[in-house]
Amino acid sequence: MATLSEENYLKAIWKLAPDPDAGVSTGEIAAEVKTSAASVTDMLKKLAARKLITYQPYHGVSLTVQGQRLAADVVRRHRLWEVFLHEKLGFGWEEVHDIAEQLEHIHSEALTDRLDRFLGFPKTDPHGDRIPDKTGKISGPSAVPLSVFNDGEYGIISGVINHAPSFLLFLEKHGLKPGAAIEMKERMEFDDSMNIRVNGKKTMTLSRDASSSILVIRKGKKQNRKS
Amino acid sequence: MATLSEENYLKAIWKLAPDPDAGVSTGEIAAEVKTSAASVTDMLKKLAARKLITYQPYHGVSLTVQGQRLAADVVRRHRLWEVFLHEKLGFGWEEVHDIAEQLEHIHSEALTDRLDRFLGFPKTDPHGDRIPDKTGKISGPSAVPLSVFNDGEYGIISGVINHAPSFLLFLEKHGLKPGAAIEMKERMEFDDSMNIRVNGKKTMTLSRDASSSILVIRKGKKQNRKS
DNA sequence: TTTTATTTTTAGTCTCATCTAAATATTTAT
DNA sequence: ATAAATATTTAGATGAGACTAAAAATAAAA
Repeated sequence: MATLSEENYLKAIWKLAPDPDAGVSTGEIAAEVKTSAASVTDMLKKLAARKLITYQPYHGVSLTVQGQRLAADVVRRHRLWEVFLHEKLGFGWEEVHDIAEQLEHIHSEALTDRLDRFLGFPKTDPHGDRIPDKTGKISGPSAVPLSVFNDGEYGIISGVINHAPSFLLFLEKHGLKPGAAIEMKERMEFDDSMNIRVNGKKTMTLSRDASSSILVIRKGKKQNRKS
Repeated sequence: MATLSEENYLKAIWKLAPDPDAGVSTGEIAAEVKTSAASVTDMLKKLAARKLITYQPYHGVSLTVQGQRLAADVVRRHRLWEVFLHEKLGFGWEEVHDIAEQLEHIHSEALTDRLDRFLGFPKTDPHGDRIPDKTGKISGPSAVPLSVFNDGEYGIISGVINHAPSFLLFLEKHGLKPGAAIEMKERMEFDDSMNIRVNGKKTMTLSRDASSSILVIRKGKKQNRKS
């Protein structure tokens, strides 16, 4: 059984590169877990000794199948608890992350399974992130950042990348939640901001930073009447 | 904020002597947290430095008001989670303890409060133990071990002292759960076992060990018809 | 292709919570 | 009341996990 710290490192690596092949650098991990590069090196050695990652000094790491499994378990627990906090206890979606950060380290397979059932086997958490199943697999349609949309494209918000509470409150205020329909009207060349229509109603402007933090499932492209 | 270990020690002291006056010995604590007496001494010094206990070397410790508060918080969280696990997730009352042992260390006042509300502000956990309120206070009628009952006395089971799963399963099997009505028919002098009637129906025999682990709220004494 | 800059690793400390063995206090028994 | 038994505390060590400062390796720039 992995310690709390080990789990946090595994989760960080998973987040940076869920696939067992892609490599992640020491620095990226340090930034993700908010610690020094030296501490990361220490931990990487330990995880490598436990065969949870493959580690080539100076050339980054990647998860082994076993490490991937453990990391996905942590993420699964995290997201299930987020659903619980939001749906059952009524927490706002910007509040659930920090508490789930603690709950994700509770070790009890029976608890995770029963929680999953109690929640009705949810597919995504309140932010739209997909919940790995018992085997660590993630299913469902994959999403792209809204920032890649071309003029006239439309789709459904499936999640967000940036989980900062202030950003989430901004989204909340404008109805930009998972499930909302988005139509990308027009992109401004000079600053990459875009005009969008939300749920067929109000239109608004999103900065490049905002649009690249919103994940959307492509649904098609509205024909331009002028063409 | 107390660490996980500190919380476990505070909880242990609370369990052995909830009142701030009564003293608890190093050895008792060592047995309760399953560690060596030397380790206990180390921790007692730390807790004393933090003014959570008053510690007189060689003469035991007691909780300060502040320590009592923290300990009661841990117990409150533990018992609320037990209710959640039993009532919402369907765990058996003999399974909930170990999981709650982990959940009790989640720090979030908002979470505890909302959980409390979600559960309908329960007064007791599945074992019948009373749940401290937000201020650390415990209310409700106090109970005595069934073993002190005299012939003809009757009462209501309110909880158990021994939480061993095997004992809980034994109680479960005989309907000896919190809320059950018990009448003590007759005590056997030679081994302190007793014959009891459960919920006005079946009668059975309890050993001294069993009857002293069952807590009962006194309701009165049935008049002996022969007298 | 050297030099410079950046990233990563090593070396040496620190705190927390634990341990064992030895020393000291306290309690119990003779 | 003194000796024996028991309980508690001190001393010294260990393993996690983190840190800073210095050394080494890699990447970028001239």
